[in-house]
Amino acid sequence: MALSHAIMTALLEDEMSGYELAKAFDVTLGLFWHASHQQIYKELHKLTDKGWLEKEPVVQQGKPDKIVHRLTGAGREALAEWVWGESRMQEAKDDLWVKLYNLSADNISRLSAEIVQRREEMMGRLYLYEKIRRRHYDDPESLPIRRKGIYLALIAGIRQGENFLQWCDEALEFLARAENTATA
Amino acid sequence: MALSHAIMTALLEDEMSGYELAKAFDVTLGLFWHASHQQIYKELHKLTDKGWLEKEPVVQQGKPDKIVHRLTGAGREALAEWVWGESRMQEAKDDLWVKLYNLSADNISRLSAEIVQRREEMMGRLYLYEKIRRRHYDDPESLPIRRKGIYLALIAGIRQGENFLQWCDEALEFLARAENTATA
DNA sequence: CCGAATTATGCAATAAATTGCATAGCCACA
DNA sequence: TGTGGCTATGCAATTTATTGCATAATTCGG
Repeated sequence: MALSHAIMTALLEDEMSGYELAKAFDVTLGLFWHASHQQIYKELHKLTDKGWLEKEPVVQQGKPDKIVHRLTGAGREALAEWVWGESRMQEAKDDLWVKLYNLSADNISRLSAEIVQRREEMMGRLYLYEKIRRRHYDDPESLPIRRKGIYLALIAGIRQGENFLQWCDEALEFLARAENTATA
Repeated sequence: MALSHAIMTALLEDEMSGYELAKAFDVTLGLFWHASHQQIYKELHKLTDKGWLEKEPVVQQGKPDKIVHRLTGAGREALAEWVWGESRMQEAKDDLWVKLYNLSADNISRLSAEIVQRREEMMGRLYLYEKIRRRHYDDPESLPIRRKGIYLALIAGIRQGENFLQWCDEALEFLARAENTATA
């Protein structure tokens, strides 16, 4: 159960509402994680029941009221313990790879188009994360310890993304050649 | 529902039993996918019920009997249709990234050890996949179309892995420096 | 003959994630 | 006044994945 710990991690420094968490996820953890608001609200209830979070209603003007969530001492402890524990490497499990195993003369242009689409999506993400890196992580050696960890995760994501872009380019060229020889 | 399509993909050329599928998954799709035998057997039943697979008991000598599964015409069609359809990019969702967001003086050596462990695991996988690449995909331009797709997936996985190894090395150095300055 | 390893298949309970639906406050614009 | 968009929270149903358990045939070494 890692989503719960991702949520607690996001709450380490700031208290947040479910809605804010959903957004924060896309921004700060977006290269690694996406969670729907439904999932987040459900998890927030569970964590509150366990005593790892506490909630507080906040009245807002100009917007509907919200409920902010804050890490408790027990939550902090549980999180630290989880960090210490074992974890397993996760596979990509992306449909794209399975689809490529089905490459044929029929679908080659379709799959090429899909790679183009993925490339564009990744470009957008990278643009965002590269901006974050330059703004807030430009001098990694002088960051406080926790930010150093975030930095490492960030560059892992950025490099993975750049690597993917490069693969897309080469794959598209390769597929174009394959398409030509097939129809020649 | 991609596992079902991954299974059908594995059955494109060979008929296989659930047990064999579980193994084949680790070998041929291992960089992208892992599925437990329980999941695979369940999925095989579903696919057979849908008429996308047919099964046949096979008596073996020296081993317990098995039940092999074969793609039907309807299965082939459904698979081709799925390949044509939309798909979304999947995030990594690996605990390691979340853990790094929790880096502290307390856990820095623990997390370093975990990265060392990951590095080793990835080395093992890469060794296997690099061997496959050299043996069967050494001359990608002359492969038949379907094998070209597999080749692209394979090099995507290999590069991702190599990229990860490099990140591990740099991260470990960075963490070592951080640990020294923290205790200095 | 016994135990361990390998081959082979499966059920049940739980957890996690997706999809669809529902509600409601507030703002801006026409 | 109504419509659309953003903010905000949630339920319910279904699908997908994990974990633990259970069974059984066969081989091989001790």
